[in-house]
Amino acid sequence: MLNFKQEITNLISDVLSIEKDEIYQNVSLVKEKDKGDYTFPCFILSKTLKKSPNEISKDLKDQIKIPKFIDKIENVNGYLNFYINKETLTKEVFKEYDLKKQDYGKSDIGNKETVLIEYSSPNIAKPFHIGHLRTTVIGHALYNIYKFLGYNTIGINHLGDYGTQFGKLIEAYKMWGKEYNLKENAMDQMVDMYVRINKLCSEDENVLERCRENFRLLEQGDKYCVDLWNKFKDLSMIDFEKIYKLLDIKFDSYKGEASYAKNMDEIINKLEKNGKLIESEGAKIVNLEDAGIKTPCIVQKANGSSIYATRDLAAIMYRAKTYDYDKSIYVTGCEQDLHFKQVFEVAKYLDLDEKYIKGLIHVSYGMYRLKEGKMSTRKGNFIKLEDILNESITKAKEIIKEKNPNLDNSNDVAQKVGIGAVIFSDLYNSRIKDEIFDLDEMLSFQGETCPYIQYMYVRIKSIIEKTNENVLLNDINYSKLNDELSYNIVKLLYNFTDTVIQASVKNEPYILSRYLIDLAKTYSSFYNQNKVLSDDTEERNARLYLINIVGNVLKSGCELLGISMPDKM
RNA sequence: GCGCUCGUAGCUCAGCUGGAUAGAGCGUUUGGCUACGAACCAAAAGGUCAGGGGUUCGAAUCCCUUCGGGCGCACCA
Repeated sequence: MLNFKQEITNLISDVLSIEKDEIYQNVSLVKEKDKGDYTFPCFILSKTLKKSPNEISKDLKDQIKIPKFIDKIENVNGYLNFYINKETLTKEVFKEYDLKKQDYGKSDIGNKETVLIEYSSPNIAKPFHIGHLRTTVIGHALYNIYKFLGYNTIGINHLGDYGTQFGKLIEAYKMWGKEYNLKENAMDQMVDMYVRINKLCSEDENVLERCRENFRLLEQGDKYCVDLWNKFKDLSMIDFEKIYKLLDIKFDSYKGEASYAKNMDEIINKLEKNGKLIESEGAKIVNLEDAGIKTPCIVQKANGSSIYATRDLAAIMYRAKTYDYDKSIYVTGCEQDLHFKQVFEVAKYLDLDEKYIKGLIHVSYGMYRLKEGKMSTRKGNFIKLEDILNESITKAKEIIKEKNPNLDNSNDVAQKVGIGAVIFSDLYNSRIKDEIFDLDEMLSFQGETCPYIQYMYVRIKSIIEKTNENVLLNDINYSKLNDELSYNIVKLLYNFTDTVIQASVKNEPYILSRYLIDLAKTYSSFYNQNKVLSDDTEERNARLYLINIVGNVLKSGCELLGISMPDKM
């Protein structure tokens, strides 16, 4: 497709002697109505050219030779506004769609660079609660987005299958194992044990010490501990897979923390060799004050066992060697900001190529909070994600029963609508903000929600189904789409790829979510004022072609967010 | 105490590396189903962008500061 921003940059560059890059950076989309499509603010030039912005803009306007793809150029108070020829823009979009069809919007900008995305990473023997929703859906969306842009994307579920928590669980099992029957509701039973042992630990330091010792034994390969650990792991995975099936998520790797523990010595040796390792209170630490981080990073505990940071460092080394990654993205909550700052800093002393250090990115997000306060597995205060998803599906079923009782596959549709609503509500705001968990809002099906987008899609489908016509590109009379409502849609369609790229640059899926709402809304306005199946054949063909692209973009956009699109609802 | 982060309409949030009159949804009020699906559309009301300084042609956006919320600060992850 023609890159209009670039073309306009070229036009200005022909008559203005400043760097092309600088011009390009300042050319931007016009927000206001009726002021054109692109604008170049001339204020920045005022000083160097010693003229008022208004004069500069006027001069530029007079000098620029207007090409075919521009209708007119206007000077408004120092803004040089460009009006793109509508038919040209529409033609560009339609041609592109004709070429790529379902792949409309896809790009190879990623150049097959390898991007690792570590996300979801639930802890074994802990329930998958709504706190895990964000990492799971943000990570999954980023995975799809990078793939769409031509990156070689690898999704890693860095299972939390190690650490003192297992020492605790083992201790609990030793003490009360006979009271529990792990053959039924294993997860609930394990959680109960976990809550119970944590309570005891906080009351009795000796118990906590025994838990740490259990973990040390586990790490050393003690048979009793290892067997038990495997049992807990297997039982947990059954629970997790249920969720991943509902969300339709698959990972390329499930390599968890445990598998990195054995590489602790390698990390210790490298850090030692590079003179970064210090002994402090029996533990081995790296001082990071030079890097402006006041808290040192512990890489080996006083009792000799590994710690979170050690395993993350080992994972970095493993992934550099195994995947030769260009970017390695960690999607976790913001409470781990310090941890990743430390780990990324320490990673500099592992003799890795600089590329691998530069590629480390922590994508963090704000917390879910309950109205009553913080969630905590240890205190048994949490909401299971599975319950939320099922509740949403149930609600979708009820609405379908009311609005479309004769719908085929209503269970399947209810699942798509219900789960889509939950995913979308989590991907609709910028990551960093805390969210107060509000079930009504999460399960809202009206306004800026996923069901709204799905509804628009379904209506498009249903119009297209009514006609058996296969409209060809050559049959399009572009002048039939010159009205404002049609043109607004076309402009959005033109910006689809750019939007996905922006979402990837910032690692913010909400940029795409809001774009999809925007497109759906713009379509809905159009739909309410224009009859698609018009009696005028040319108008009808042009509109059919247009809405077909809209449907396609809504669908692939939703799929990028990890949401399935129903054909009817 | 120190560090990070957030504060925009009654509520939930957009506002891109500073750019034109600060925008949506929900809620409230009003109007619209004999056009292709009303899970929709159209319209109204609603803002001292937490407060105060500064930088400049221009600040919700950058800097400083105060206040308020969240998170973190060595053997949890």
